[in-house]
Amino acid sequence: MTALEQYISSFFGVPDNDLTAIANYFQPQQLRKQEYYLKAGQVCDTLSFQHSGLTRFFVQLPEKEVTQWIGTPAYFVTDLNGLFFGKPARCSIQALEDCELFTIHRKDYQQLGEKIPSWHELEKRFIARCFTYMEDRVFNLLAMSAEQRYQWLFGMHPGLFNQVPLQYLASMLGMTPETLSRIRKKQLS
Amino acid sequence: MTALEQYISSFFGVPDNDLTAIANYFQPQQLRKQEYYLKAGQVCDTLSFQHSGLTRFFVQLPEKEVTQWIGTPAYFVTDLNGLFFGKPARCSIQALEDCELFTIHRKDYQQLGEKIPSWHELEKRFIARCFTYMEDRVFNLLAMSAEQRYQWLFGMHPGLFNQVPLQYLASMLGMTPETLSRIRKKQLS
DNA sequence: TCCTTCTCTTGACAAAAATCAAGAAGTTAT
DNA sequence: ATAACTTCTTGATTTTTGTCAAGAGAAGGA
Repeated sequence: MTALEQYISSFFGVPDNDLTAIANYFQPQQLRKQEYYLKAGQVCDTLSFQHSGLTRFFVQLPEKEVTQWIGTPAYFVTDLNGLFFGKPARCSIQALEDCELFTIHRKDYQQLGEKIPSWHELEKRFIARCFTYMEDRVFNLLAMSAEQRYQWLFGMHPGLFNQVPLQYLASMLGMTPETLSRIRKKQLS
Repeated sequence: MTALEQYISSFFGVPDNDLTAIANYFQPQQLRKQEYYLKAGQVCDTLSFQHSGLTRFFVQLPEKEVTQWIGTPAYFVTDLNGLFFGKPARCSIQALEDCELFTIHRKDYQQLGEKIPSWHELEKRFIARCFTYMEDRVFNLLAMSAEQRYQWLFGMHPGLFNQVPLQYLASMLGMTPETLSRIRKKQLS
């Protein structure tokens, strides 16, 4: 079983035949550090699984830059607004380190749904999962203090804090780098 | 064309045959003011379109209560964590006023996907839409001040502020009722 | 290797928002 | 209609978080 097949099956039960067929639609793609997967304003017409490396989803505002999300292995990389609704992206997606992806283009993507019925179900569950994750984030931002949000992320992905510049994680947590730095200092004691 | 068919078709292009067939799977449901659609801890096994009235999605914490979302006509009502993943709900869903819904139960729901292929696509786009909405909310909470978040919601749904107790909207916007009250006072001048 | 650049930390201060408390206004039930 | 509740507003104060500025440390390029 290939790495991609493992990703797909690790999320949801899919018949083995379909698994191979689905995986065959995806092509390997390299992304060098600093390279863009997507630039703000473009319409995203690809969907990828991230195999290795890290990506950063961020929005450039006049006054500041907001990191929305750090993409880690075994997750989707795409902009749903582009892929589904043909809208230009607000956020850019850039490689924080060299990345290996498995990518499918929109035209193949539509065939996938027609030829392999289980793909629809798979994808639906995948998106639903993304939605519930976002729901959690909204809840955290509504209900938790900066310190509690830090503890939540650190509890889920302690490794991220060694791999990703802290300023990006601070932004993703809705606080300034200074505040994150102070919270981390406090955690030591 | 029934009201439900109109809701469905207003979102996405679906063949007319399928539209009627899909709509037939849904049953009308009444919800009295204060009545619960779902209580925290239950596993949600229904999906509804909201036809009239308002619903409130909220989480009860030991110290406080957090309103996650106000459900308005023409939107989904459900807990995806329950419907897709069989997990108990963190949030309760309660009618703020008398509501009319169109509801489908999980068992019929699975048939729907098997018998009417376009439903999968429709639903996928619907969930994707919910996801991008949540993405916007996360972005707003990360990037905007309390005042900007108020203006955003007021710009989208000015009517809500006359229908929903302000304390719930304040919570949904990630601020206290006092802060919302002061922001609204400031907007008058 | 040295120099530049980027990242993180720290302190002093400012701003935003939360908390506490009281009272006004509006609803609901009897 | 009145009493009991709930909701909203306002002021005073505290807490949290952001801003500005400086410097230490680490990473990367010539």
